[in-house]
Amino acid sequence: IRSYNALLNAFVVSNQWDRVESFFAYYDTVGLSPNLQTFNVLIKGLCKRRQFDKAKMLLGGMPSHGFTPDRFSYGTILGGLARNGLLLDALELFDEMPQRGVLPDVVCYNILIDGFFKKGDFTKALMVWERLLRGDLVYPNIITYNVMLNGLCKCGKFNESVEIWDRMMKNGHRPDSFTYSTMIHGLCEMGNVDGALRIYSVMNANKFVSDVVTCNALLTGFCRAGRIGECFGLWGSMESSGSRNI
RNA sequence: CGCUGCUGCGCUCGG
Repeated sequence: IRSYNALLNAFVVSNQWDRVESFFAYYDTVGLSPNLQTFNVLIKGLCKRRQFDKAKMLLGGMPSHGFTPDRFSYGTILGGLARNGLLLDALELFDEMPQRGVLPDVVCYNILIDGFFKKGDFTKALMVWERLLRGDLVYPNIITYNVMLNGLCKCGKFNESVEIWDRMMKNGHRPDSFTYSTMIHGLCEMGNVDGALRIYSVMNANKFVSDVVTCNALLTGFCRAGRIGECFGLWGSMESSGSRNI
């Protein structure tokens, strides 16, 4: 069943809807019963096609097949709604989850926070963040912090992003490569190339390899700031460290 | 560890 699900998922990922349909029908042909994960893959397929009502109906029909929708089922739909800017629908579903017997986990919070930021709704993003902090069952993880830092930087909220960074460190979350590149890019976009360079040196001090992502962010930052000399300096160091991708 | 949901830069091509 795992192998079948993996292949079904591959068809979903590559938007081969005709094959999704025929391959799912094939489960029955060979006498294989779909499991919870199969349903979650199908839900993802409907979301990718923006058929959210069908996705919700499939989710609602799962109990009749003997399955209870789980965090993945809800997270998939929330993610699909959020990706398409339907954040109020996502929030509504999020709020219904407890009554439906599934408590939102940190991934669900991350999806909503990220979605509201990407829609430019800074206020609602913070509202969900506050709800997360207020709760006693779910706690921010490193991805939550990355999402917050990214959103705050894109809104130009430098001071707030520093607060979040400090909170992250205080709670024992180590920055990962996403954290660093998010901050470097965010600071560059705010015109704070020197701040970005400080993060860059912290990153190197923590033995993170400066990869193509961070270097690209810095290169464009230097260029936009008119600091062409440093641009070429970094470019040269990328060659010597072998991180220059073609 | 093995099938399913969340985060970062740039480039290319489409709308």
